[in-house]
Amino acid sequence: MEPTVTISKDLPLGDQIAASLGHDLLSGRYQPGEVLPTEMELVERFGVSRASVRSGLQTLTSRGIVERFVGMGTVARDFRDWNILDPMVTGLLADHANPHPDLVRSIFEFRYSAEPLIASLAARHARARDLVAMEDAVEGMARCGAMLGTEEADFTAHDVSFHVAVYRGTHNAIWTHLAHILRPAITLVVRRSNERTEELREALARHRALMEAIRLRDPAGAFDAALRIMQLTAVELGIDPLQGEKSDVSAMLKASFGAGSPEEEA
Amino acid sequence: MEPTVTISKDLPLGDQIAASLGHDLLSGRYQPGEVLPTEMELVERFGVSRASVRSGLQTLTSRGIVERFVGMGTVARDFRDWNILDPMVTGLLADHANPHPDLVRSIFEFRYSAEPLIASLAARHARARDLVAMEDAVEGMARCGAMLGTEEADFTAHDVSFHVAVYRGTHNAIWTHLAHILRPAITLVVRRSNERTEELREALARHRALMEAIRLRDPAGAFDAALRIMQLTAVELGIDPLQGEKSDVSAMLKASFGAGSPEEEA
DNA sequence: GCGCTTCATTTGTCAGACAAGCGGGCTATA
DNA sequence: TATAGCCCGCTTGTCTGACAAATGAAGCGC
Repeated sequence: MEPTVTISKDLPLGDQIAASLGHDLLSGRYQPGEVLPTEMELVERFGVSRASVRSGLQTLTSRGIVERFVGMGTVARDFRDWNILDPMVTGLLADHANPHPDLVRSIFEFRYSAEPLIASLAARHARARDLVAMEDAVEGMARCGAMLGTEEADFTAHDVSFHVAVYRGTHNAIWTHLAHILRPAITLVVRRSNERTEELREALARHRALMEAIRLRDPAGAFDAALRIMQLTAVELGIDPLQGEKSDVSAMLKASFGAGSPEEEA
Repeated sequence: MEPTVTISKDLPLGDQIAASLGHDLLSGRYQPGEVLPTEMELVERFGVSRASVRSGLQTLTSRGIVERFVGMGTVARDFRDWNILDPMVTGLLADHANPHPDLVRSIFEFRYSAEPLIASLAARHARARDLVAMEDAVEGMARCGAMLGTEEADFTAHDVSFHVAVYRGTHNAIWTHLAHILRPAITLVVRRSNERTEELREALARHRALMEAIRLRDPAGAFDAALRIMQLTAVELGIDPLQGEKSDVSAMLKASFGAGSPEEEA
């Protein structure tokens, strides 16, 4: 019996098998709690050895996607148990054609609540190199926006790079790793919000404003600018922002984080 | 040649090998960039088969701890590349006797900046079950505190459970998974801050205050209470809180998130 | 000195086998 | 007939041996 699933030759076999099975799980081919095919059945399906199949299954196990029991087989775990903060998992979700709407909303709500805070932290701790990364990203967005928008994917890539640069600007290991982990997830949200070209100029302007606030070491202004970006994203996604968040938040950081102006340091 | 490292029999061999090598890496036995022993050398050291050794090395690879190249061997990656937001990695760090001070500080700074925000989100979205979890944790802390503090580890466990319950109270998938991922890391910080029994009563009181604010759906009060907890932790850790954060933050959330009192909903 | 070949080394993959644990069916017995 | 115990197949965990592919260093001729 020949393999019924095509497998490339130059990529690690275990990773391809993990990706294929992960896609099947997202598509509903196997329901949570259901028993997946045995190792030997997968050996026949993919036409590889049992060692490679086990490698792929170990990858899925370490991500909390499946659970394995001696004598019982491999069972699919509930989506809530998936290690959603793993780049491979978020990449899987980003590649999938129909990501769960709940997931997109969860990611957006997290970013909506966290990124203003992250921006204010970046305004306090960002160094020159971080500003370079942000500037490169914004210029890339501008270039793609000027090219009549045929390269929408490139605009998204620069958009994501900008947000990652802000995360890194906090100079905190946790926030920085979170950016690395969330990169595919952020791409998922940004891509869906950059489908209309009318708002691209507005998005570009708001990103510039955030960069400028970070450059001027203005935490309150950065908080406000990041919130405006997320509000624009909310409109493009068709999501209501959390209620009660409309009023001016710029005053809040001025009160809590001290004066955001540069002369604070003097 | 007999194995030179003792390996238990009832736990997965790959996990034990990964833990042992991870400990060696943390201890400085192998420096970042250095080439680790070959698979066959590890087979002799641990007295297991090459399949088990490869399983352990794949675990380390998937966590960004090592990198493997055909023909070159296995090289230790820089600590910055470690997937620090993985429970196995944070558990490794928590078990290690001398965790890097930079790491403890990074985790604390993250919590100091994020947990007030998380607390305010929990005040908006927590449901009755989340309050039950918090109440159980606080009562557990009180029980252990009353027992003349012989069971310090239990107090820490309840303390960690409380913070995890707050994360879960946001009812957001990202924050919730972050709690699961950070649990060992939070334990690392909490354990070091609960070494003196004098402040335990004060810590208990501040945790009660946070729980009460969440119960009353008071985001601003929750933000403030969480900040007070982290400030107490800072004192116990001997870390200066971030400068410029001393003034009243309670007003800030009132301005940004709307009135925190329950009648807002009406 | 420089480029090429050759070879040992190391990881990736394959194949076959046995051990350990689980569940279902069978049988003997009360 | 109901139930306890045993047997057997199935599945994953581990072991053993082998070959393929890629890398780096040594040796070689020019």
